[in-house]
Amino acid sequence: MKDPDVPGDFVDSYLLYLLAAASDKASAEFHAKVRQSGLRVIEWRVLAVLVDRDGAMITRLAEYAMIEQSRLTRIVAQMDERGFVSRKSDVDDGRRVRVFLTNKGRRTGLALIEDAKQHEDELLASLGGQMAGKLKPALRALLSSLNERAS
Amino acid sequence: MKDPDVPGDFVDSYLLYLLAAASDKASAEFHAKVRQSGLRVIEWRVLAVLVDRDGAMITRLAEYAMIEQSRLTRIVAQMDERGFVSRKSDVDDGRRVRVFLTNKGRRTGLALIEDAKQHEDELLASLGGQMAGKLKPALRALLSSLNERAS
DNA sequence: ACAAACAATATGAAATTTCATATAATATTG
DNA sequence: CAATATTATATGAAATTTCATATTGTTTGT
Repeated sequence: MKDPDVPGDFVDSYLLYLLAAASDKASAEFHAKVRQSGLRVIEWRVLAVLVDRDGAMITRLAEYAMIEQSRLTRIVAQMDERGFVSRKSDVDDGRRVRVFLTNKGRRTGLALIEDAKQHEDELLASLGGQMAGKLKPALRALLSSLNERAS
Repeated sequence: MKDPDVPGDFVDSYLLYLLAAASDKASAEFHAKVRQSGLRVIEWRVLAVLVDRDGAMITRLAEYAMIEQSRLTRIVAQMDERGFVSRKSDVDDGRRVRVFLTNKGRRTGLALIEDAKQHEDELLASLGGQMAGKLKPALRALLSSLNERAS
């Protein structure tokens, strides 16, 4: 005679759920700040990646930012219209479209990166030094293990 | 004179990016399996949560599964039409809609949970015991730290 | 140099998501 | 107990996303 109101325990201990929940909830705080600055979260992702890799082609940008290609094409088009980025077709390979930050885009991106760093510092501080030191290494290890598996 | 082709290093060391990337990439493998079974990823999430918390009301389900309420309402409606769940309004509070797994829904959910567990075992195995042991505790610590902050 | 294969991006159309708000039921207050 | 506030869910309409595929440019093989 089992009690249907006592929750089971699969989800709460499932790695992929913990990862999704951690990502969602940790990001939620900062994403509020992103929206306040007039950007959608997905656009912040694009800006952040571009600050690191200005002039990347659409396909690479899509990989780095984990955005499906045709979706990114439309997002970049909008960001272009709003003056955050500009697009130039590659001189050596006319199929490629390279995406560059405008001054406005770079300013916006750099400012948000500063906020992001500060937010991260706060997060890690409230997490406490012990765990804070282990989190990134664990995530990096997971990512590189996933890369191994993929290849 | 800086070289614009050398990527910067913000994103690659940014905690929220590592979390998103880890979640995305770790999930990608399993999500392929979910789609093969004829479900969307978001529907698998609903099923998995329901296996643990059958009969939850829409709002709670939305919280647990991290899905916006009006979106979940429509997803549940579809899953009802396809015979995975049924909806009953709560006897004590007519505003509430409680969502229950059908037999088909439970069968599907339980089968996928088995697959998910196996996949997780593989993931952790290829990650290696050292890191594998640290990952979940680190994520749990982050989640509970985030809950503290929120309250 | 030509044809076939491939690669990068764009686009149409259907489906889904989002946001604000309507609707309905319950709880609270005076 | 009536009036008001609050809570839970649903829904319209606009915006975004998805999926398949078209388009355009490049590479490869002969």
